[in-house]
Amino acid sequence: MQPTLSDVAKEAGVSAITVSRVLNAPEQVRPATRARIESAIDKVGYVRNMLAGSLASASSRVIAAIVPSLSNVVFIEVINGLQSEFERHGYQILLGNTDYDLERECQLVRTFLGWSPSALVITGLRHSDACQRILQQWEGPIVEIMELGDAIGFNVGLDHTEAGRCMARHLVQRGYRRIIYVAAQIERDYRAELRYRGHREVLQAAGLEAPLLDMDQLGQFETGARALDQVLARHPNTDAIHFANDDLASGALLHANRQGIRVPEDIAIAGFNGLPIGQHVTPRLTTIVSPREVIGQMAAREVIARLEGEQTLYSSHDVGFTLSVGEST
Amino acid sequence: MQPTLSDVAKEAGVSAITVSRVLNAPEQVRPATRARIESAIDKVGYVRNMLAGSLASASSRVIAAIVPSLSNVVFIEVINGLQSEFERHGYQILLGNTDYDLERECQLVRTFLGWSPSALVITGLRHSDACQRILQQWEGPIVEIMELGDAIGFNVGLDHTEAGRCMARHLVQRGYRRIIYVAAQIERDYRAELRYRGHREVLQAAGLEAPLLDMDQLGQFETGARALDQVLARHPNTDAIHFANDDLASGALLHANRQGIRVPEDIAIAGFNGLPIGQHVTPRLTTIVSPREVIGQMAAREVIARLEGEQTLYSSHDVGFTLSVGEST
DNA sequence: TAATCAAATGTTAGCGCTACCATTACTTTT
DNA sequence: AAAAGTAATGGTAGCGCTAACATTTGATTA
Repeated sequence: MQPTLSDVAKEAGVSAITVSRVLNAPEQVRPATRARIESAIDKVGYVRNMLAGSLASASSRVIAAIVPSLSNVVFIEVINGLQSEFERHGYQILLGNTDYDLERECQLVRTFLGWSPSALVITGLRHSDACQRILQQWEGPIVEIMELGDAIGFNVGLDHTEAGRCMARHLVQRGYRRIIYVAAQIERDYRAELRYRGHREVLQAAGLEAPLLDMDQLGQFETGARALDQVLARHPNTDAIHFANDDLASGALLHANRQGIRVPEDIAIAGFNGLPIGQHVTPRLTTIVSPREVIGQMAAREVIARLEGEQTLYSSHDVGFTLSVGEST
Repeated sequence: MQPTLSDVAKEAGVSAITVSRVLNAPEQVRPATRARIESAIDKVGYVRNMLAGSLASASSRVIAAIVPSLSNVVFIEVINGLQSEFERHGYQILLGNTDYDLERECQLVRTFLGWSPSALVITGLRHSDACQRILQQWEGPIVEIMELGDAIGFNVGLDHTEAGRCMARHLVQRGYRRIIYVAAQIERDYRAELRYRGHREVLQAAGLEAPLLDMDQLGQFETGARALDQVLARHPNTDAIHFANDDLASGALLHANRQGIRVPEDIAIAGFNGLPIGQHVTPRLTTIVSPREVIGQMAAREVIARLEGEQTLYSSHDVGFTLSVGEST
C-alpha cells in the first residue's frame, strides 16, 4: 500500500495537516519542521494522492482540453501552446479527441467536467444543444478556440470567413477567373466551411462562379493529389484551386511536380494554415498563416490569469492571420 | 453547487448506492428502477464526480501517457493510436510532455502517479535513477514504447540499432562510400543515437568512415535544408546522407529541388519513419517505415487486456520496420 | 403454503486529503 | 513582567463516492 500523509506525519512527529502545508504552502511551516517533514517524505517514499486532495479542495489543477482531431498538425500545435504555458504553472492536461463528432464532444465534456477541472478549453463555437446547456451551467472558466464569434466563455481565434475572403480576393486580383474551392469532408469541418463562404461571397461579388469540390476522405497529401486529378479531369479549364488547408494544397503541389503540371502556369494552387511544408515546396505555396501556437498560449494565459484571481472580463481575442504569397498563384 | 449522488437518490426515492449502480453496473438494477433513476439524473442535471469515485474505488480509468515531444508527428501518431483504443474502452488520457528532459520526466511520473492512473505509458527505456525507482515500486501496469530492450513493464517498439544497420547496409549496397549521418540534437534523442550506432557498425565493418553531423536545433524541414548546405560545403565529396528522420530528410530533399541539386546523382538522401511526405516528394524518399500508430494500439490493447483481468505475462513486442526504397538513393 | 434462494436494494464505514477554526509557541511592545 | 499580537501547529469534520456486508423483495420449488 502506498504511504499516506499521516504515515509521513507519524514519521516526522507532526500532524497530517502540517505535512499537507509543506506540500501546498511551505512558507507557512518553520524551516526546521519543513526539513524534517521533507526527509520523512523521502524516507517513506510518499507519493501525493491528487484524487483525495482535489476532492477535498474542490480544485484539481487539471485542464480539460478538447480538440476535434489529433491527425491534424494544427491542433497539435495548439495543444503544444497550451501545454507549454499550463505545465509551467503546474497544471496537467486531460486530452480529449472528438473526431469531429458533436455527440462525442458532448460525452467528453460530461466526463471531463466530472474531474472538476480548473478550466475547459474546447475547439470551435458549435456544440450540440445538450453540450451547450452543460457548458452554460458550468461555473469554471471556458475558452473556445480557433473560431471567433458568439462564445460561451473566452474566445481566442481568427475570423475564418474573412480568411476565405482574403484568399479569394487575392486570387481574383491575380486574374484567375475559374477558381474552385476544394475541401475534405467539409460538413465535418465547420471552419473550412466558413472559409468557403467567404470565398464564395467574394467570387460572386466579382460575378464569378464558386464551385466546390468536397473530397470524401479526410485531408492529407494523398487526398490533395487525387483532388488535383479530379479537377483537371472534370473541370479542365479551371485556372486556380483554393484548398481548404495546406495538407491538401501541398499534396496537390507535389503531385503536380511529379506529373509535370506547371504551377501556377497550368493551374494555381493556394492553401490555408501556413504549415512549414508550404514554404519548402517549389513553387512556394500561397497560403494564409494562422498563429496556431499563439492560440494555445493566449488561451492558456487567459485561463491562468483568471485562475490566479485577476479579474479579466470574458471577451474575445482575434489572433489574426497573414496572407503569405508564394509563387504558386 | 453541483448536485450529488444523494440528490439524485432523493429525487428518485432510492438510496445513493443504487444510483451509483446505475452508473457503474446498470445490469444489477431492475429496469423500472433504473429508468426512474435515469430520469432523475437528467432532471437534476447530475454530473458524475470522477474524483470522489476514483478515490473511493482506488481506480481512475485514467491512463497516464508520457511522450518526449509534441512537435514530432511520430508521437502524435502514437498518441492517436493510444487514444483510439483507450477511449473506446472508457479510459481518459492524461498527457505529459517531457521535452526530452529526464528530470522533467521524473517529475511528471511523480505527479501522474498521484492520480492513481490505471496504467502508465511512457516513451523509451532510459529514465533517471529516481524515476526508475518510482516506476519499479509502482504496482500498476507500465508500458514502455518505441524502443525494445530491458524494460520495467511491457515493451512495444522496434529495434532502432537494427533499423540503423538496415539503412546503412542499403546505402553501402547501392555503392555509396562517403556516407554521413545527420541528426538534430542527438544527445537528447536516444533512439536516433541507437540508429547511428547501427549505421556506424555496418560502415566500419565495410571499412568505411562513419562521420556524424549533429545539428543544434530540433529537426524540422529548415534544419534538414541547412544540414544539406553544411554537408555540401564542409564535406563536398559526400555521396549519401543518412538522416535521423524524415523531417530532416524531406527538408533536405525539397531544398535540393529548389537549388537544382540532383538527388541521388549529386547526393543520395535517406530518412527514417516513413512519413507520408516522403512518398510525395520527387524523387521519393528512401526511408524506414515504422508502424507508429500500431505501437500505440498494441500498447493500449496490452494494457486493456491486463486491466480486464487477462493474465498476460510482462513481455515485449517487436512491431518491426520495413525498408522502403524510393528514388532518392 | 412454507421453505428456499437469487435478485434487488440498503446501511455503514471509510478512501486520503484539506477547510475551518482552535490552540499553542514565540515575539514584540509598553 | 504582563499584555498583546503574530507565527506555527493541531483537531475535527467532511469532500462525494464505492466496497463490503446486511437486509429486503419477489420468484421458485416442494
